[in-house]
Amino acid sequence: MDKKSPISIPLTEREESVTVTQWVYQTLRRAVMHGQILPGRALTIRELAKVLDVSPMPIREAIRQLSAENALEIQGNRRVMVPKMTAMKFNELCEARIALEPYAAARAMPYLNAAKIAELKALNTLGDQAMAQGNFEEISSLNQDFHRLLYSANPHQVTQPLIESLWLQLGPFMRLATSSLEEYYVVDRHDEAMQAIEKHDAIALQLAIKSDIREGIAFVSTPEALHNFIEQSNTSAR
Amino acid sequence: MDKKSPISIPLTEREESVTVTQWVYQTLRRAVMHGQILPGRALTIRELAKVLDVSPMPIREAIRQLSAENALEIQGNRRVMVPKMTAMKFNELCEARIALEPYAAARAMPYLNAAKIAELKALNTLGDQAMAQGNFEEISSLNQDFHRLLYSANPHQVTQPLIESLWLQLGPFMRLATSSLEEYYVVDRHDEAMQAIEKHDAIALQLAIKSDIREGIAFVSTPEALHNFIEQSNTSAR
DNA sequence: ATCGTTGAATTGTGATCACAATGCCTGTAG
DNA sequence: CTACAGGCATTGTGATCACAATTCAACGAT
Repeated sequence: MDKKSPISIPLTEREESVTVTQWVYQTLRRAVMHGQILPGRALTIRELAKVLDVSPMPIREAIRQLSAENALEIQGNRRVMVPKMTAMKFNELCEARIALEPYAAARAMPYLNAAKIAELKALNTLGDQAMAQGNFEEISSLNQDFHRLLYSANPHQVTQPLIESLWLQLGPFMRLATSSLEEYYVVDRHDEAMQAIEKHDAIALQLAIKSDIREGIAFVSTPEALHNFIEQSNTSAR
Repeated sequence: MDKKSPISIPLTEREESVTVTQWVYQTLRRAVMHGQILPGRALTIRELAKVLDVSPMPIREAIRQLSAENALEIQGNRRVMVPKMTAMKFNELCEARIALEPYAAARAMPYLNAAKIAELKALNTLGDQAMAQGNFEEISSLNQDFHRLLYSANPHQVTQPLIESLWLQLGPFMRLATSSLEEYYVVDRHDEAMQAIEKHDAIALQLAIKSDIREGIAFVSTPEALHNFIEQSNTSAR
């Protein structure tokens, strides 16, 4: 019956008081971010409804929201899929992160009180532990939490949704690319960022974030490596 | 029957081949951007369905998409509204524009061939005409078209949706603020931008865009003026 | 063997309905 | 006159259904 490659999405228990649509949205978002839905794989509402065991309605709403965040792509011919990556697009996404995130960090710095700094340090420590254990899933997740917590310290911040959109577009490809590496060196400029924060040095903080982002994608730094990863991540969706 | 202030949304003919949901989305988006739905006004799906004369279903989808773009805000208590503006948020939105748009312009410059430049010049000329006639609606619209055309010249660009989201959040407030001014001086740094483009001077282009944005919001530059406009735009939604 | 065509199955779209939760209004007690 | 409680109307949510458009595969012609 299924001609297409099967899709398996990790399901979590749905808490009461969470609407079905919200649960579907979170589930699909996580699946996309973790690269569990292959780029280019055609998705249908009814198929997802069966996999998640809900009616088509919440799926429709979640898909529309995810496509508004550029996590999914609605092609003209009523086909929905995770967008495929290209070398140029990858480059643009990384540069956009570098344009936005250091700025967001600097804007958040005035709001970083002792409590927030303690939280950041705690996340940082957890990250170090995960790195010692070589738990890449955890490292990546904690790294995102660190950045999110930092930027969101600014209560008037408006860039977080934009940044999340960029992460969502880079996520699937990063997962697919790193999963093919037996081992990759994880850079951690968070200590550098923490020092800049404690000195109230906005410029140093921006530099630390910028370095963190740049070095986090260094494993695909050469055009050939990038090309290979893209080739691989796209053909695997065949 | 209607205790709330009436909402009137300009309707356009729906072309065939455009889905109802798309038409509703465009209609609501335009209404929000033009400040025709007052910030803070509670919206209900069924009310909008009656106003637009469609079933509640397309409204639901359009609302979800617009709230994903931060054009609408879904409060916990199942209430949807255009977000209210605050002085801090306005500041953040403007600074985010300044962080993103000059970058997007510089990234687009390599792709600006003679044809694109001609298009930009044409838009610029139309803008000058509108300015001579004092047609502020047209000026504002053409100004957006100019920026959009410039950034979108980059075929791999990923920032346009993010920028559109920022415009969408600033739009309603800018309309309400300028509508209360009898006359406001419209700055136009587009000529400066065109010269930078023709010289292939990325730095100059970034500066021109930056100035264009900063001076476009200069009429609320003083904290007191900003405060007054916000006061006014929010109380009018009472 | 390859390409174009046709028909059946599948798909997105939009309408309608049922239900539980929320908000609103009224009536009553203090 | 104020505050609270009760009941009623309204709302978002999610399921189901009908239909037109599209896809896909089998079939036939060249």
